[in-house]
Amino acid sequence: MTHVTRMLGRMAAGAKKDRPRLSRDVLVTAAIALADAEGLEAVTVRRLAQLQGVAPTALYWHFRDKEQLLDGMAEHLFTEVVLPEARPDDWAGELRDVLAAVVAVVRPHPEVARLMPTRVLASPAGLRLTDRALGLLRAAGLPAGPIGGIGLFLLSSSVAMVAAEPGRRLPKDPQEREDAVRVKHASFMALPPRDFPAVVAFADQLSDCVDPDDYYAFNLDLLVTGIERTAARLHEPA
Amino acid sequence: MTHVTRMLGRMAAGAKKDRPRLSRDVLVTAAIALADAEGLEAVTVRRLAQLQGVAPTALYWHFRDKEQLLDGMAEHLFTEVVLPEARPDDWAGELRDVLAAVVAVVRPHPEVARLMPTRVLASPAGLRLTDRALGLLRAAGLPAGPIGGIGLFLLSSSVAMVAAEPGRRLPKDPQEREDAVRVKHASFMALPPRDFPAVVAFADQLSDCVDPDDYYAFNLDLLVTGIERTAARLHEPA
DNA sequence: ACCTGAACACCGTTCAAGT
DNA sequence: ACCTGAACACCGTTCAAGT
Repeated sequence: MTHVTRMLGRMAAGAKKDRPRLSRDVLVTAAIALADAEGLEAVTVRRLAQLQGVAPTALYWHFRDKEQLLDGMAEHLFTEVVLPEARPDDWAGELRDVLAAVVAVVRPHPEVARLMPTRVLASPAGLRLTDRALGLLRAAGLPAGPIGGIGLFLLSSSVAMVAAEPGRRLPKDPQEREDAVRVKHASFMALPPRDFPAVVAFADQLSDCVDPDDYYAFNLDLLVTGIERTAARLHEPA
Repeated sequence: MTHVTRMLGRMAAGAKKDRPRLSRDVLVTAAIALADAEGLEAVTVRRLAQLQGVAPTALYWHFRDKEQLLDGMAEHLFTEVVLPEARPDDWAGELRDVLAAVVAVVRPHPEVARLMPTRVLASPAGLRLTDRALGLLRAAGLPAGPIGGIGLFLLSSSVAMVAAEPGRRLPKDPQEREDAVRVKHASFMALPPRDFPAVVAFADQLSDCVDPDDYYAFNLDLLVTGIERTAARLHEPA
């Protein structure tokens, strides 16, 4: 933890005067790094201030309250999503690109992902993504009524996919990680196969993500295919 | 807030001796009610103790720490899901029933929903749901490799659907709610239509859930249809 | 404009002690 | 077995004051 502090902070030994000026962005970035390293609950006003070599109350010049700091963390990741180029006559492919772009940015930050499903509409960056998604759903020919809710769900579930990735939050040290996975695996294998046949059968997949790329590819396809099929059914009704 | 306290607690005026004995279940239920009424951040060890007319440290007889209390809240909702009966020769319909059963239980508790995507595998009740879902995916004929990750995602995104419902966390008082919705709607309409054409077009749907039942029905169909189509493609390849 | 210092109410948790 | 009381380290936030 001292070791982590040294990596995240910037005050090795009393370099107190020449502190690079504070800013919203510096604080948000540091908060995300802190969440990545030690989890969301380690992100406290006082801890963050200490890492910047500043009084806790200094943060309140840049944020109205802690909630706004958390909003800023979510917004920052939404901002970093690079929107794919348009694909005329292939709304499904483009939609997949949009969701994949979101996943690509969020994947390295599974802890921050937990903040995002409820904040899609809370920033211009999130709205930009929402707008793109809704436009594509309209292009798909879906009925106008449910489009808003569907678009919101697509973005939310894409980030939820990251938060729910099996094996997220396991120790990153390979040694410790292996041990933790084994313990988890054993706990599944200890279940009565009579009551949990499938959990026992797929214990390895639930203990850790066997192939993360496959996990994301398959589930993104699932979402896009669902939209595609629903749209297709509108044109060739039962 | 005093008013809420009176409803959630059980000490109107000094009824101190005849306090119905504490238990894990009583505490978990009270915690869920508190989250429903005032949000997840209102759920503190001390607040909960006060509502039960008990010393804060009393909770530590029943829970190792606060994390375990939160685990208990998520577990409690998973426990309340009533599994649908089997549908031989209709795995898709049965899968939809399972996910719908989860949604039905979680819908009244959107705040608690935020705890659940990361806790699907953390309790027997969650594992029971997972087992059922995985069994159905196997019945669908999906390749074994990604089934674990898909099942986990289906359950996670079902509860994420609740957490992301547009208009969640709005005041329940109809008067206040209407005001809040109007403000939200206006903020969307104030966006430049050049940059946010779709958000402007669907502003009403994003401000509040026009028809919650439709929201859930459509998005659940989306998930199930996605699985169905993917499975079908395996039998009639390109 | 940007930050400090003191102060306040509240938080999770421990541990020894009571019944 | 179940709960209290005292104590500790930490938390978010306010406000007046400094530069």
